[in-house]
Amino acid sequence: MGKQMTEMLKGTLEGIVLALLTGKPAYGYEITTLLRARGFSDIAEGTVYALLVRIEQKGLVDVEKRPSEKGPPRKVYTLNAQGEKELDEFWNTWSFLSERLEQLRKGGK
Amino acid sequence: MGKQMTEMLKGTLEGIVLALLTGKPAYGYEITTLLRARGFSDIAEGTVYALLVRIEQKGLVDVEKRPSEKGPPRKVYTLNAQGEKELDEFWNTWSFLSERLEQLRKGGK
DNA sequence: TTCTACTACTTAGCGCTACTATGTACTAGT
DNA sequence: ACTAGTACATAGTAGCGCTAAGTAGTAGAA
Repeated sequence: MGKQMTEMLKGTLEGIVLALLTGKPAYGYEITTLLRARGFSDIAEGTVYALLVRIEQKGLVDVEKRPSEKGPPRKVYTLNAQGEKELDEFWNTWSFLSERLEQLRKGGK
Repeated sequence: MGKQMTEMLKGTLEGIVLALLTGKPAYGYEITTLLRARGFSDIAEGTVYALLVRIEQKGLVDVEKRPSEKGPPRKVYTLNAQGEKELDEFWNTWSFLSERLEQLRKGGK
């Protein structure tokens, strides 16, 4: 992964994962796969698990352990009310930053 | 500054400053002012100066010291060829991230 | 004269987040 | 027995923005 992308993901990766979780609960390994499918092909597994621990401790998700047919039990994460609120704020922050940057890119004002 | 914004600025603030420098050299204090005028009202002075030291050491800018009528001498930063290249890569990285996020926001695929 | 305010730059220490590397554990196929 | 895929966990590292405090120069108010 490029160093630039690594730095840029700080702060956004959490929002990305919360967004992935809206409407459809998922477990860690699955989330890693989803991220890779969306183009974040070099996201490290460890990064995702650490992030999941973090958002669980912040109370943004509910967790349920379910057996898997193919390996160790899965930890399924579901976005809760607080998580949705956090995601809302994330989109606001993102919009702000995104607008300023597009303005800058167009040599704007 | 919100904690979210602080984290999101990691990796992007450098690009923002390089973008501000395209075409028109500027000194630290001035850059801080420009950032604030563009909506980044809570950027800490120390953050900007530290960033400038960094991009100078990376060789992305040329520096010239000029006297000021109103205080200590100014350090004027000019984007050089390597800096322009870095800025190019920054926009590529940004575009990638931005596209994935807009796709996600629209509940897309 | 002293004090305040603005200009202008510097730096040590902190917190947060993504990465590296490694390990554990379970299942299925060869 | 061995390999590969599934699934999770975590100690240590590096990078970046922030906090806080400092230095230094000029000008105007008290």
